[in-house]
Amino acid sequence: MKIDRTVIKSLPLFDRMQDDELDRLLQHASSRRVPQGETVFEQGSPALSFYLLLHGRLKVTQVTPDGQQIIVRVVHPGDLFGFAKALQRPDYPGTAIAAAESVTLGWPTDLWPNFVEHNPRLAVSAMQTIGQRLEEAHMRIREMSTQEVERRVAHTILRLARKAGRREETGIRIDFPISRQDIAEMTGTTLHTVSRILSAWEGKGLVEGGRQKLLVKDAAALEELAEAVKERN
Amino acid sequence: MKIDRTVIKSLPLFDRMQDDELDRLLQHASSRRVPQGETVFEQGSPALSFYLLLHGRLKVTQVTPDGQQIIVRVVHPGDLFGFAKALQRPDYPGTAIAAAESVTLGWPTDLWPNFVEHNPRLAVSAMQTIGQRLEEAHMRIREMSTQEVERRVAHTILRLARKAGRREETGIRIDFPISRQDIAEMTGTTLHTVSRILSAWEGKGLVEGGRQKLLVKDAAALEELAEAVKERN
DNA sequence: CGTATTCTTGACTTATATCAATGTCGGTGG
DNA sequence: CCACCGACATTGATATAAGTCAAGAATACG
Repeated sequence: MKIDRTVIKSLPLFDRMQDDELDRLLQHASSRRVPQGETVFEQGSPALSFYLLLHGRLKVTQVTPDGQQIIVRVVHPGDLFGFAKALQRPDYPGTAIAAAESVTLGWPTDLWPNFVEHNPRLAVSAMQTIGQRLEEAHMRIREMSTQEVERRVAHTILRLARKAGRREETGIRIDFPISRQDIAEMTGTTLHTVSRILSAWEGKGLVEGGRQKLLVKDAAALEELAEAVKERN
Repeated sequence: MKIDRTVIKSLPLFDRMQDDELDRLLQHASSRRVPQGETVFEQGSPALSFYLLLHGRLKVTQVTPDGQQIIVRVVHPGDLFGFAKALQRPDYPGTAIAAAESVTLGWPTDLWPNFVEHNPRLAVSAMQTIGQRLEEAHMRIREMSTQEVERRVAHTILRLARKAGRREETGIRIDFPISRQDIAEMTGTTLHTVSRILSAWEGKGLVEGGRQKLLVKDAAALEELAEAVKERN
């Protein structure tokens, strides 16, 4: 697939890169359109490539030995993903599935050392990404250890609004299809509980739901819910 | 403090390193004895050094904004820790506190680039460590999302036995002082629940408790508990 | 020894899962 | 084009795991 240079140059990761440098980089890359519901790679398969998300939205999931699924993270445009090999893993630890129609850019894994050597900014950025990833994981562990479901859902939705929100007249729209089940898998609860919580919020005018849709109408109030120190009343 | 070469050479990380190379490395390192209960560094303070644990056992904790504490991980001898700067963080994300009397080896953070450049094995090892760290975090998220407390505690204790176990006549001793509260903070529960679970296990002869003590008497049975697919009976 | 941690155990409460039924949306094919 | 089907969502009733509250016992320590 033909690679669109302008899209790439708009990403913070590449905006200050020379044209010839960029060309060298893209030379070995291949672009791919991933329709909604299809996977980029699957848990356990050999890590042959690492990727950059150009467009769309991916969910990275893991399945536990006994068949339960969780969503490890959401990949947003501009994010590097699938660089298992950089962490000395031979295979992908999770499955990357397109939540919305997406476009990825992929490089063969063996190019990674080369990649970072010639592009120190990328090396730094990759490290940063991994560091953030680790922090996010710890944040989630903290939340799951100490907060009740409602607060966790509030946090999760606020993070989504920040990373995948699009302003609309009446609020912030989560800009890709997301189900109650998805939110449950991100917060460690069941779709039933998520549904109840969202219904309650909708009653109070904080959000507006819909089939695979979510609109945050009152982020400030959600923020408050998320931070609220538990108090008896 | 004088640095003991033989201890360092016994670590897998350094065992194949040349003597002169090792000398160069140790030249800038400083060793420190950390009495039980004291900290190596604290959450939020500037990341001036990165460390290697030579001896003892550390707990890395984080405190949430509202004052709850969790144990992020346990540092075992031979582990690198506190390399926040490598992940482009200016400060330590957690507090490292000695669970038992410990000895650390520390280098100034600015030496990190140098460190990895001259020691590719270390660079690889560091990457591996971070990758493992991330995986462990995801494993914990998976566990907290999908498993009941008893199974999580079983998993946690088995991992401790693996990483910090010492064979004894009657079982595997967790080789550093660990309280019920600690286990609770590692599994995302309360010390009460941990206490009840351990009492129950003690009744069945699986473990033997004690003040800040833990002996695993029947690892196989614990394993079974940990893996057990939930079934109604 | 007495004082302070750490641990245990019981009684009670509650958040959240589970079970079950029904409703609603949106795409597909007749 | 509309009816139907499957996926997604809602909502009530009930169960239960685990938290909270409370008291006391055991152990270590100065």
